[in-house]
Amino acid sequence: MPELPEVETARRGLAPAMEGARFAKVEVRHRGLRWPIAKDFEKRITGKTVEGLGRRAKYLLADLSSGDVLMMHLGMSGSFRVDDGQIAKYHHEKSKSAAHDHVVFHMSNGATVTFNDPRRFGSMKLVPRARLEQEPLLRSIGPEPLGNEFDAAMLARACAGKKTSLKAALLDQRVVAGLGNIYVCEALFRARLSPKRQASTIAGRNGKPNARATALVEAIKTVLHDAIKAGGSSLRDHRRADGSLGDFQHNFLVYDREGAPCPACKGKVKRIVQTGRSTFYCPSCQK
DNA sequence: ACCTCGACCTGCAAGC
DNA sequence: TGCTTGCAGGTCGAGG
Repeated sequence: MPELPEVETARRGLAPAMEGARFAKVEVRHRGLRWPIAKDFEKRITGKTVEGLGRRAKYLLADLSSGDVLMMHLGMSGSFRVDDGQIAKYHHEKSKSAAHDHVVFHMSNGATVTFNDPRRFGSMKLVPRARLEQEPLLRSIGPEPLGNEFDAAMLARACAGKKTSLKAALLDQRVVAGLGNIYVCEALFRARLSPKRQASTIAGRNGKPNARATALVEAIKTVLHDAIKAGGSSLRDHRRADGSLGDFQHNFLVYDREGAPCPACKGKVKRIVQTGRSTFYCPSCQK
């Protein structure tokens, strides 16, 4: 479950199980995530209390009583599952993916939080809170798209002078945080902008925002809000932390809809490849 | 400094 | 029924 709406949905699902609770026991069954989980990981968090669970871009950030922040990224295929102890057995029997349960947090309140990630592109890392500002993984990440400070002027400034496509620019986490392949495609369609357009064309001379930048910011905020409200998107068998499915995949207008009629003009949705990744768009609506 | 591309992994669906 | 191929919600780091 990896773009901003899915990570935010995960955060909201995990918060009741983790906030205010201690790590009673921590099991690391596979250390080989994107980066190896440090040897002292279990020792450093066992017995510590989760004071708060936040999110920055696609990272979950758990504030611990030790002064560390636990940074967690879901990669392409990561997900969290919360079992309250009563239904744990039921879930275990239903789930054939237990083979990829790499990290299990047994919380002091009886909840079990399991990180599952078949492809292991996800990551977990401890960083002292005081050093979070300098953390290389977070340092160059751009503005939160749902924050008040993210507006057309900011997006235009970030895109000014960029020779790349608008699609590639929006996927760049330094330009804006949290967007991925789905929501970039969906936002561009809603803003009626071509993914192939040069990124700099949403800024006027001297980096001032134009109408395209305004429409794009509006589209990004709307699609992310709507997706969060729907509990994110569930592709394949992905689930929310409580086991339920997200719903936003039913609201895709272009993503994964190659050949389907464009919801606006009834032309055909096209699939192209940009910087190695699929882009879905309507060539007649999006200019 | 910018940009593209390969690499990291597993699983699944489509094609032969 | 297999086997092969291509594709998948990310992003770091090497190389042009």
